[in-house]
Amino acid sequence: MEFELPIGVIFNLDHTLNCGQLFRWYKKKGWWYGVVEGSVIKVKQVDRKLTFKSSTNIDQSFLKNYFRLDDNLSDILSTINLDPFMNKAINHSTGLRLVRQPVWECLISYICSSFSNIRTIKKRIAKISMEFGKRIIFEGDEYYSFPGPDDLANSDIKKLMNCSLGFRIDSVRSVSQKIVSDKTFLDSLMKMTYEKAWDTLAIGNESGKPLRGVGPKVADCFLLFSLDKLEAFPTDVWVKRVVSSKYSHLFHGGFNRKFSTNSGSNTLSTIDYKIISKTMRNYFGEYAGYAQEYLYFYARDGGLI
DNA sequence: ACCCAGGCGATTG
DNA sequence: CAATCGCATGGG
Repeated sequence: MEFELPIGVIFNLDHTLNCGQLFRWYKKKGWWYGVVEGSVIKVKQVDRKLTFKSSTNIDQSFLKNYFRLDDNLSDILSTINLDPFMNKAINHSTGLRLVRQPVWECLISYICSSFSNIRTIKKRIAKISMEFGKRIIFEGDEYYSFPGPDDLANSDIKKLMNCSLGFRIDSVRSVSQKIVSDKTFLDSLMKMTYEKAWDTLAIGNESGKPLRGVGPKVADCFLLFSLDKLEAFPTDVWVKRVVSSKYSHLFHGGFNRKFSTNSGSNTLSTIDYKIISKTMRNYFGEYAGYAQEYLYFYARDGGLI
């Protein structure tokens, strides 16, 4: 099946799937292959035409929702294009869109992402899917869906230990059990404001403790990538580098000194994380999350050199 | 061998 | 509050 992008809708599939927000897509012979909500999907873009096929007959509205084609990207880019560096980041990967990721999978994926790198994270997610997901045959090849919360909550610990989770294993189990026992938790997050949802996840509130393995950064990724909180500005080591080298003028001198000397793999304290995140949200506005994603991708592709 | 990667949690002062 | 540290894993 195929569809044309309407005139004026900018979208670049390669940039979108390459930028590091997703862990389940790979490219082979011009086609992108991924597993989304139990469907194997292959998709490619030629100019304005998107061609796709899936193991379950998904329709184009599914992809339009997944790839956030409902976002007015031109408008968004014009609101965040506020300085020369951001302009370069945009030109480096115009057409990059955030993806509306499945909620549960996104949460576990980013718990698995901490203190790691994309290549390793992808392997971890693939192993979890292979151990606990459903096998799907598509065009003669084997794929595995991402397992549900109950598949992981009371899973065989030995099988979980095959997934190279390392110290993240307790978090994955604990969060799975939490989601199984509190069916309304994820829905309730979706209805909260960004700040409330962030606090609930990373800090905890009157009605519960925060989720194990979910801190300031993982919470922001989760909120941005699957709960439609486009103002979230996840700050990892790369984004921190961008901020300290290109946006230090937005901060007080004292704070600047702290977070630039606090270099390397050192962790930001929660309070420092909040200062950075709030400052960048104030600067870029309601679409700070888009700004973050362009900056992140550009920095990783050598934009800071 | 050493350093780094889409950080978090626990412990101390 | 703040500053440290350990945490598993895999690749360069």
